[in-house]
Amino acid sequence: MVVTRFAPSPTGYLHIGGLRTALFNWLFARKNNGKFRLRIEDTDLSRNKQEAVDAIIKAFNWTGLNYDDEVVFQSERFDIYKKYINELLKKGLAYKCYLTKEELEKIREAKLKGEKPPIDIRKYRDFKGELDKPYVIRFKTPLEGKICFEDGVKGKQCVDASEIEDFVIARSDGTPTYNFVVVIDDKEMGMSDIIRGDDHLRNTFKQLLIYKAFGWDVPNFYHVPMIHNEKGAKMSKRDGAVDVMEYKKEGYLPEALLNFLVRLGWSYGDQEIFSIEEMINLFDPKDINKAPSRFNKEKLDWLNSHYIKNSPNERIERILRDDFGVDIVNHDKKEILIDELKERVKTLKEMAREIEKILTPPSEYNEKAIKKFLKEDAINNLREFIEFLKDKDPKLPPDWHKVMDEFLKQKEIKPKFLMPPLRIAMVGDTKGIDLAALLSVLGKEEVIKRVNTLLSKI
RNA sequence: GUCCCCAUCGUCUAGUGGUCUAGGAUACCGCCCUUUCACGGCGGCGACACGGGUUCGAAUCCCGUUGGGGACGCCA
Repeated sequence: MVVTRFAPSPTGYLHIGGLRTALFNWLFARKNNGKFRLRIEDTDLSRNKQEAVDAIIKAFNWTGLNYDDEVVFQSERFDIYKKYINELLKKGLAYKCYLTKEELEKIREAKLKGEKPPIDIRKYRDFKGELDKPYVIRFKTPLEGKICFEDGVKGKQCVDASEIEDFVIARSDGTPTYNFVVVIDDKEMGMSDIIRGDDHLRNTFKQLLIYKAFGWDVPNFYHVPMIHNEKGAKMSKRDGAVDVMEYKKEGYLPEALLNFLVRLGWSYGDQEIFSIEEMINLFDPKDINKAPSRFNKEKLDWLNSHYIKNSPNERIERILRDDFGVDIVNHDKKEILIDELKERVKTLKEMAREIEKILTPPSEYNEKAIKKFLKEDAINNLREFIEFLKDKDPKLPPDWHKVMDEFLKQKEIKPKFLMPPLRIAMVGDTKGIDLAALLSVLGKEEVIKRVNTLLSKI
């Protein structure tokens, strides 16, 4: 059976890059009727795990990704890890290392500078005695030879064993470290395929050695290139929204975000739009690209507008109310309003703003527009138009069209002497949804009121 | 610095030796539609990083250069 997982460290929110990784794993599991599991990598113990899990689950719920079985917390499995560590110790595959933090710091600094470390990190590898000092447990890595594995994305990957130094598997406080517990958990949770960011490529060699030490079969690995920011570097908080839930706040539809993310590093011919079902059917980790990709907001916007256009109005209405505090559930012309707006906005946040602009009488008028369109005759036209309206009763957009046409015909004037001024009276500017729709949404009384307001101000 | 990964329009990508005067999408520009702004339709701009090979033939294979990215923790 195919079993995949998403294994974030608890940072307090779901990162946009993490969502793509989760999506890939989820798609692959669903495609193969397998399992997709969630594991929280909280061996560090320093952060609030519950808050982090809540954040991830909230984001999962929003995007529709669901995980199978219970969530696994590494912080609750220390006894299990200890057992395995002791096993390695007993077999002589791991050892106690008494190097101090200061000594280690010197080694690290030297490595980062490209210099040869002043102290051998394997100093205690063959030390037989016991010291009354704090120690960490290191894994004995082979001194020579090659370590290789077949990566599902990048092909065969090898490294000289000499480059993988004896790494820490248990800290001085006894807690186990990432590269060790990952292997134990992936094994115990029955992982068949591991799709993760290629920042883990290096770690894979260490993990391979642990698998070997226990004589376990190795799962398939797929290292997917990172998503970069628009400048081509690693995404960070400075680049704007890295928290998935920010996209909800900005008025993006989850399916738009997923569609956008699935196309970052993966493609299926020329196809751009993928329903969730299509993604599940068509996704194959073997098709993942080798090159990193950049986050491209314009494309996301385009996808979002596509999905907004194709969303039922009730859904949009609900999001507008729940996420943006714009409640038009009981507005009698809400269908017209949403139908008009969904064709033109890129986000639901934008739609909410537009609705407020329409429903709230203008507090100010665009001066340029007034200068251009509100000449003497136009003002008269407005005055006469509301007079003309008195014994009419237009309701729907076509009614309003008819009324305006009649007026224009009767007065023998061109549309531009009535329509732009009318629009300015309604919303203060010359841009916006179809005028007849706008008038219909506002209703006759409000239309007259707004015209009068404008007339009184000039 | 060392090791590793990567390299097609601004961006996301198609492309696996000949069908490529390199296709799609987005962005941008123009035209049409239209009372306006959008939407939509049509058209345009725009790329195989560079240099060597291999081959009858290279975007596709090999080598190097350059450029970008990642890793180098008692973080994950």
